[in-house]
Amino acid sequence: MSAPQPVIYIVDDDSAVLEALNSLVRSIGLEVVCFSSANEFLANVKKRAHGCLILDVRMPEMSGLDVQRTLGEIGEDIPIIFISGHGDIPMAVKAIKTGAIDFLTKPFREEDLLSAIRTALQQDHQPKTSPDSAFIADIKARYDGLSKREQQVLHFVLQGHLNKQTAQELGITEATVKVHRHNIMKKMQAASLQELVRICEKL
Amino acid sequence: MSAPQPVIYIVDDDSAVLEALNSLVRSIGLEVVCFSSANEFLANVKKRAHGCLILDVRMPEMSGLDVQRTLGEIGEDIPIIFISGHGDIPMAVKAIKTGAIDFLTKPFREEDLLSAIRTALQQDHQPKTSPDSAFIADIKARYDGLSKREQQVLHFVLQGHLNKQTAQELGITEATVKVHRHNIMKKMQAASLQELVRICEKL
DNA sequence: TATGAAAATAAACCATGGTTTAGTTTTATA
DNA sequence: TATAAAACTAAACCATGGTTTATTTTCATA
Repeated sequence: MSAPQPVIYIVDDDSAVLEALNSLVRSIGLEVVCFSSANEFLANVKKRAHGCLILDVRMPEMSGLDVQRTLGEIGEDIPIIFISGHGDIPMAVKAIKTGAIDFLTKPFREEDLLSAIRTALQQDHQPKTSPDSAFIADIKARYDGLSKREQQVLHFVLQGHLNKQTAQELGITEATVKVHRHNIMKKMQAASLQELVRICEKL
Repeated sequence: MSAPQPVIYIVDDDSAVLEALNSLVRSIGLEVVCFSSANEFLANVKKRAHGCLILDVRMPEMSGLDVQRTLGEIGEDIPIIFISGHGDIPMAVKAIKTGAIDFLTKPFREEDLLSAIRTALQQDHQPKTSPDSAFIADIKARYDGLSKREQQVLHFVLQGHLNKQTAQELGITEATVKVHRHNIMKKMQAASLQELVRICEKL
């Protein structure tokens, strides 16, 4: 299977600038999709490809920073490169602190934009490093499926207590602890004590 | 034992500004140490207290960004708040991307500076959350202290294999595996199998 | 209240792991 | 090469954990 072709999304209300950026990015062989308004882009972002977003700061209706905030709210963490004609320092600081890749002021050197794009594309490769949340939720569900007594026993087991000790501390016999432990293994879907420890480390 | 009192270091070549910042920060009850040049500060940074640095961007000899770079090179990660009278956007972007807490332009609202200081002090508390590197190195040293055979056995143990299985796969008797396992526990300084698994998770 | 399901308890028996002791092989070094 | 230290191997014995079966208790609900 081949690597997905990255797409550079460009949003600017000035059609001349839009076309210029389009040409520049295409000239280095990257696929480009243009939008002349923020809303137009936001309506399509859900089905976006791997890539990054080049965003004008000052636009009617919705500013670039607004777009950035909106994307954050819907959990869309596409890397953003801001382009600004009239931006000020607080604006740039805010954009970067919020996670933008770069904040370029017009006129900028072509090399600066291309460098920012390279950085952005690298960053958008990362998300695959933490696909855990669903898995974690599953583990928690298993834990919640344990009875109170089983949860207590599990805590002692994880701390390395012997069944004998656990029994004494809970005021029950060792035999009972063994059964609880057996049920814990089944409910937590652990094939070995080693696996049980690793599973529970994620809680 | 009491929490260490944070110290706000201020570096600005303009004595009027320096004094004004000094008064402002002291007014909220924080300890301040002033420097009128970058070199003066750098000469004393090694023995710094918990706190943060308020740094003028434009100074003779060495700019604020130069100071930031120098601090990075010597591994000193004190949080930095930049104050700028004549800064431009690329400068601010670079400062923030390099890790500065904020980049304020004169004149700024007092509240903005105080807010930045709060953030900075919080960040300088953090280093204690990942004191791991030394610990990790220690773990690795323990692992390296295992003999080849012991490392092999350990891998099987971590995978949850029974001693019986491990013995067969290594072509030795179960009794021998048990002894290796015993030595592994000693060398890895694990009091229980549970602890062993957790220790090795960090490798 | 009657009742069935789930939880908690326990004992007997079996399997597995841990500890001790000891012999052999390998490796580094005087 | 001779020698000591470390690694590897093994067996016997003991302790611990796991599995099965069964009884009692708790709890929701018909």
